[in-house]
Amino acid sequence: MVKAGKRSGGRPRAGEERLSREAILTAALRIVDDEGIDALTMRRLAGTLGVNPMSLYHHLPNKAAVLAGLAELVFASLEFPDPGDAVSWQEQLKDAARAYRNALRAHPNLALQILSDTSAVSAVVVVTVEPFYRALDRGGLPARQIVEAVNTLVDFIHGFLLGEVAVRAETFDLAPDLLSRVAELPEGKAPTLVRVVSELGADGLAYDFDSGFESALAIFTAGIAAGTTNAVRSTGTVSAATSVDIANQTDPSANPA
Amino acid sequence: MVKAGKRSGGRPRAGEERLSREAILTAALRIVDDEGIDALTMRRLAGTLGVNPMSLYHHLPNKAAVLAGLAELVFASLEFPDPGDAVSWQEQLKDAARAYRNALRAHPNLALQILSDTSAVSAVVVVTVEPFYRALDRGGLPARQIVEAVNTLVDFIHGFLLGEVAVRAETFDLAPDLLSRVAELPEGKAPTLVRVVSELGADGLAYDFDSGFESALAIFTAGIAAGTTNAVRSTGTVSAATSVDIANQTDPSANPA
DNA sequence: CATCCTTTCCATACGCTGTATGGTTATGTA
DNA sequence: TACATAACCATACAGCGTATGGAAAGGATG
Repeated sequence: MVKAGKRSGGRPRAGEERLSREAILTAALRIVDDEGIDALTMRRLAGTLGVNPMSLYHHLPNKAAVLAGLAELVFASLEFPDPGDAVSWQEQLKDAARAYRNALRAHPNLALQILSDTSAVSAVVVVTVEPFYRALDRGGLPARQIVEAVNTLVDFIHGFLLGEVAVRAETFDLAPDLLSRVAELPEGKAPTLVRVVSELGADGLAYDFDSGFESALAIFTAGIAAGTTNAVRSTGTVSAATSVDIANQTDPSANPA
Repeated sequence: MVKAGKRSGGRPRAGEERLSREAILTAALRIVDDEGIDALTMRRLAGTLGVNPMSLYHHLPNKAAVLAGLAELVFASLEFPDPGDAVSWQEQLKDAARAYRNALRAHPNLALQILSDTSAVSAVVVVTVEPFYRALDRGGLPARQIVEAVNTLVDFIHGFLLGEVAVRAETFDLAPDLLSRVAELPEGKAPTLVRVVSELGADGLAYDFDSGFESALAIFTAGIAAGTTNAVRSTGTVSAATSVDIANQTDPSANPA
């Protein structure tokens, strides 16, 4: 179909290959960072590389592979701080969580894609979270509890990021929206919510993701410490002691499936 | 453009309107439940209703509105169990969490869409989680801590569901995959992970979402209880007491932003 | 009764998507 | 020199969301 006289087509001259998996993924990441995930189309991507859309398919099998490659890039950028045996295991765990959050936050337009692809990405996560395991191991938790605690913490971070990247501003302007919504509630519908909101007021409700994240980490470390009290106590690392009882004190009917 | 003789077109006879917002959303939910979110197209949706695709746009402005409507349906189906003052606030909180998880799990093909739409849905969540507030209020937490704890718990549930709906089976067959992946790790890359995995073995690694969820709830209630010990102690509800110190004992450098 | 407005539905078409197919050409290897 | 392979391009197709505008049935109004 193609006329013989055309210039286009054919393999490029030696040493000037325009495409490679890396080059494509780098360009894709740039598009996503600059213009959002919806701006990433195969035509657009090929365009910024000065290439025909179909050429991309010689380096990546399809668009899903491009997105998976981007997720891979982000996880590769994950760098945990040096453990530093000087700090407590709690602080070590928190640092790991902060690093994990920051890595995914670095490309907010990509975060949703990464989190959605969990089944593919969970494989990567599994071998990425050694620092979490190390911190909890130092904390003296038995293997089973380490796994449970890491899963819980990672799931939380994913959920937190879901909310964080969904809003544009760093400080979500939740307060006015929430106040008006609460004001519209049918009388007596959600009394506790109403009381809490009015007690805090607009200022108290101003939400800051950073402090929200830190509050959550505090709950986690306390909860994990409480659960492991017995194990830790037997090693002598922690002397004070009945937090697990506090948690379960009025809760005799816990029903793990 | 249309020939005069054609039968098609025109308003239907009285009393036999084929379309309505509810009818459309019901059909859409059925498609998503049966065939997945990708099967939901405006043409397909119109097809199952025996109607021209463009007719849908008289009842819903665009496809995004259809998806938002589905999210709305799911949240409307959220039913929390009767608080029941007999159980502890911890169990009350857990029950609320279980109900929330179950509501979103009921339509797994839709969960990702709902969770992705957080900015739109968070508004709904805010007024949906009264039971969470009530439980924590009964636990004696001050307003600020109630908000932080609820945010943390809801974020966790979202992240948990992200993982849960991403895999088909109820029991994720993580073990063999994880084992082979760990076996491929460079020597000494993730020693703690390797040790934990080998300690648990394939049987110990078999992951069950239900028990994973319960483990997480235990960590949460313990962590929240620890954080509120002082407040609760002043009311005399809880007598034993130094868990907050345990959590922070070797952690003097907590740095909330 | 006739007229007009509004609502509901339909037909067509546009620009966009991912990608299947198959052609063209420069290169490494025999 | 011959050939297989790899890298690139042109075309085309089916599908998407939806803009535009026409047709027909009521309800309201004279």
